Amino acid sequence: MPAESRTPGRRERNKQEKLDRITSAARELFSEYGVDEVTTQQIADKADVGTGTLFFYAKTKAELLLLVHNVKYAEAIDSGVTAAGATAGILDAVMAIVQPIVACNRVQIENGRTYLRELVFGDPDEHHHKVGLELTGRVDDAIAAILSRDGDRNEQDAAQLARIISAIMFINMTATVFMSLSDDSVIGNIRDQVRTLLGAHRVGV
Amino acid sequence: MPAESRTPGRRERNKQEKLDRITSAARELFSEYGVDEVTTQQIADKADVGTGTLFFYAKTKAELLLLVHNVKYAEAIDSGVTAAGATAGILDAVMAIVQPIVACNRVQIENGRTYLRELVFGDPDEHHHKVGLELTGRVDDAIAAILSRDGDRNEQDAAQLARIISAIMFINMTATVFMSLSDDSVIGNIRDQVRTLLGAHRVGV
DNA sequence: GAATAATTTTGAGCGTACTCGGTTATGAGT
DNA sequence: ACTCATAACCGAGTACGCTCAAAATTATTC
Repeated sequence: MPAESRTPGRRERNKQEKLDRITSAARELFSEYGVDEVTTQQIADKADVGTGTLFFYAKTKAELLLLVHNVKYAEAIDSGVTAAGATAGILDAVMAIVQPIVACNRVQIENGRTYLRELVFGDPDEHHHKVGLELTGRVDDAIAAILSRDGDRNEQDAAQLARIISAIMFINMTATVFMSLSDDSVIGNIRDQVRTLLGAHRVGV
Repeated sequence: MPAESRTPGRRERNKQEKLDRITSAARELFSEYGVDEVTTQQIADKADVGTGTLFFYAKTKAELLLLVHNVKYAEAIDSGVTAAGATAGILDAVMAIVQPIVACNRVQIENGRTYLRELVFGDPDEHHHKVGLELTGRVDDAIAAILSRDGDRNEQDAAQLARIISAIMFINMTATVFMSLSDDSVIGNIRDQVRTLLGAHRVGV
């Protein structure tokens, strides 16, 4: 059958299809019940595979969350980068990046916190973990680019300030103290801290 | 027996003695093998109590680590605060606080990381968790006090900058990327970031 | 197309943190 | 002294993430 030249074989297709089922099952269960309330057994059942198969596709439950959440996170970053490009002020542009990320991570607070926890404390050798770290790298780069709009600032400082802003975001999205706050309050807190960081207070504002 | 007026009863004493045994057992096992390599059963055995009893005194394994590590952390903070008091420059004084904390948390890197993880993601209603959060509060206050030495800086900014410095410390002590670094490298990284932070809006350095 | 190799699938089983119902020790009331 | 309520203690049992050795499926070779 040379007509179907680009069929990568049944095995490959089955594998992809199975991964899709697992991904969907995990996404739906996680977003409906929260990662802690879902067992790997439930995911396996919903995906209609054995538990062994589940862990053949994702080495840990955490990897499953990363796999699912990375997609949403990437979308949030893209929309933020786009918005930042159309924003004049440096602080406002930074916040244009921050805002969708915070929103994304707080759609389901428990999942968002767990995602960030795994990103920092999980095994960096796992595939989806690496992908997640690349995403945070993109955020750092995007923020550094914005800060570099200020001609007085050298690139090295911009990169370092970007990392600091990421740290500020992380703490404000994870610390239990902030769990009961509204999204707007969290964003407000981050904005205040970034403003202080950038030294806006000296000029006036 | 009115002579021993302040004896709080056998029950109280037994309880205290048992808690001591548990604390010692946990401390020794954790520091020798690392928190992940020690089972709660081993701790119970070494303390010579049943597992049920163990969890009567500490609600989770994480609480056990907090219980043990809070003591060391408190010592590190005290020594840092003392050293900072005798240090002239603001950056140097801040680093005098940072240095012993980093050292303490990296005596056994796995335990230090887990400690910080639980501090951020654990149940804030548990007793030892609260104690731990108070300690980080003390660090923030101490740093804020140092920053306030600069007469130009108002207290609100000092407090906020202190929180940012804590965030910088946290990331540098927890992120997997930094696990393979030496203590000095980590401290150097933190110093660079704090310098950038404090100098972000200034012209020179 | 048979034989062989490679990959994928599976669920019973394991280790471990933690629970729970029953038991025992302690001290207050009389 | 005796009773009784309460606090402390215990370990068998549970839940759940994850492993592993064997089985099933797919690819490859001759």
